[in-house]
Amino acid sequence: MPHFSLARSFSLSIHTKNSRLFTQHLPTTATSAEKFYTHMQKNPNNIEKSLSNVNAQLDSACVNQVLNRCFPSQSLMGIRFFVWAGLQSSYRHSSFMYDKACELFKITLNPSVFNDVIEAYRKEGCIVRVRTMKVLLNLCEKSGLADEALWVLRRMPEFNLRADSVMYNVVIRLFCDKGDMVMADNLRKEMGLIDLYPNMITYVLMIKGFCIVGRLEDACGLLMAMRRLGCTPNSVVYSVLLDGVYRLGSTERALGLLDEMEKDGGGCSPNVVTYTSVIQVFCEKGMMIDALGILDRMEAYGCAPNRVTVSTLIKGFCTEGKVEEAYMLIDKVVAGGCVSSGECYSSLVVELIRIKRPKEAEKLFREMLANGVKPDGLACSLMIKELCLEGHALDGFCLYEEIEKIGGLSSIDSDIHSMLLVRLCQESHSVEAAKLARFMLGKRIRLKTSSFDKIVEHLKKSGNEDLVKRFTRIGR
DNA sequence: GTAGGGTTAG
Repeated sequence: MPHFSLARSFSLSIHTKNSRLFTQHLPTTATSAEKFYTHMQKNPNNIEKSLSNVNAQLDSACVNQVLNRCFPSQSLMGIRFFVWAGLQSSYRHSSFMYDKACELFKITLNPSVFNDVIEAYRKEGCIVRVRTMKVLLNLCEKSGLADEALWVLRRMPEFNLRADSVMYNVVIRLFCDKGDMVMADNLRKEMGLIDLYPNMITYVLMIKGFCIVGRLEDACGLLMAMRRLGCTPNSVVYSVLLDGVYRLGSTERALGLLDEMEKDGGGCSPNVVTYTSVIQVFCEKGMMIDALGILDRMEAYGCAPNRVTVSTLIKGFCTEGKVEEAYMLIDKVVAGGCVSSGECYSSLVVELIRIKRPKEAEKLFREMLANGVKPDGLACSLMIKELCLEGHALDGFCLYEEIEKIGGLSSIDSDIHSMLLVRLCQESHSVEAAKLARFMLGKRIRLKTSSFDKIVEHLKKSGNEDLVKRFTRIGR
């Protein structure tokens, strides 16, 4: 039957792909993933009940492999495995794994999976714990599904489970992000009714949400309400409110709030984030004098600016085309000793590229290298990328070698390496391409999948078959 | 839970 053979060859191709990965890089996890998968195939009913009897090591590579085996024909089983894995004491899903699961099973496009999973638990009489629901809720959160998250919360009583405030906060955050402050506020009120008091995190989320939708009075009202309820607002709460008040255009009121915070001197004194967000608002409005005023003000208050503060100001000056003033600012800040010249000039390089002044960026970048000032990873990456895009891959490679000399290569990722290598190939700089390829192999930096074929073709043509073999060996 | 330069990997 054509249909059958198609399905078979499809599942076979997934199998082969994974097996290749296993044998090349992850020989031990391959066995684990195989064990879990085979076990689920043999025990399709209430898989959770016996999965813990499988004698296999659980880690992220293994979970990833099992998910890939289950996709696409056994997605429900895959998600159930994912949830089960998240409950094991020996293992915890990283945020990356949640992303992986959401992406693989296309949860945003199939939000009904939550219903399917919970229905399956109910029908098969599975043991469902609060943690089970938390894993499902985290999947909703990663996929940005507010309604489904609320739905998961609502199904808990059926299993005699009670949500905690962390779970409520997850759902509240989703509704705040959606701009549905009516639902968010209802949930906050509901917490109080079931003896789950909203905490500092709840208030931060709510106040931020109210500010974003322009409901300033409600945001301020919450500040009063939390005080009344004995939850004393801290610097974070104040900073969020201050930022919102500012963004909504009430400059005077915002500065009044900042005054209040400074005078309080207690748990809600302004910190570097508070001041930086005020500076950011001034910068966005092109009010650079006022932004600098806040910098002086924070220093007078004894709060040291950091990398973010300075890069915000540099960005502001560059956007206004006032590059000279950015240099003056850097001189001042570096003399103050809180932020290194490497960090400051790196920010300037990044901003010069952003405002399309790549020549100045390159000049500054070269000066940094000549003076032993180490550019950060972003500055290096963007500088090399910019040169590649301009068709100056050879210059990019020279810079690359300079960066290596001062030990700054560790923060350049494989994408930039692949891009530089592709461009060197395209511009026919075979000697440099081979040199970069050898360097990458030495550091076990893989080629990006999308550039693999192009690079391999060029390396073959230029007589570097040995390099091709080595790249093939370390995989894509 | 607040500012946050670009993308991606586990």
